[in-house]
Amino acid sequence: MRVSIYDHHHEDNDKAVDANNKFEMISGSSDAPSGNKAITTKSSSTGGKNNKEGDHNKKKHKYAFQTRSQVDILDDGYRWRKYGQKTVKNSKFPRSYYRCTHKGCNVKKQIQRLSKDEEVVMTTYEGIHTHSIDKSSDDFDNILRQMQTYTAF
DNA sequence: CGTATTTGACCTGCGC
DNA sequence: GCGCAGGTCAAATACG
Repeated sequence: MRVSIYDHHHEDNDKAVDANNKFEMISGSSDAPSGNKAITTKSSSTGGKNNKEGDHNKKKHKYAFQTRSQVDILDDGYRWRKYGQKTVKNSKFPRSYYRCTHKGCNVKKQIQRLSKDEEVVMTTYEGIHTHSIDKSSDDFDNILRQMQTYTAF
């Protein structure tokens, strides 16, 4: 469903994002890495090889943005695979959980529409992409790419 | 047929 | 210890 904001027939602005969008950085302090599988009978074998990078003590890359858009799907040029959708108690709109479909790219994205302003969607990124963007010639992508450099410190 | 999306089940942490 | 809230996975389905 690779539909992008520009792909969608918006009615207001040419670009879904206007100068009114603001982004704020959220430093992830507490984290709940429930790497444990949900259903039992899974981690029976001695699969201790799954011990990849365990810098649990390092700062978590978490960036949140608030974008004024009519659509929830903010395509930043990467490929996202939705893996969950839950309703939050503070919002009357469900929250969508996305994950980068790239190999080794465990970047997570979280999209939630604010109940206060249904036209504002909060996008929360977690992690850093280990691959380059394939897309181009995208106004939105441009903005998002700059944003990445901003937070890539 | 392969990949992405949907939806329900299930797990973890926190509060009481 | 149980319930609530939030988060994730996995099987089935839809779509190209």
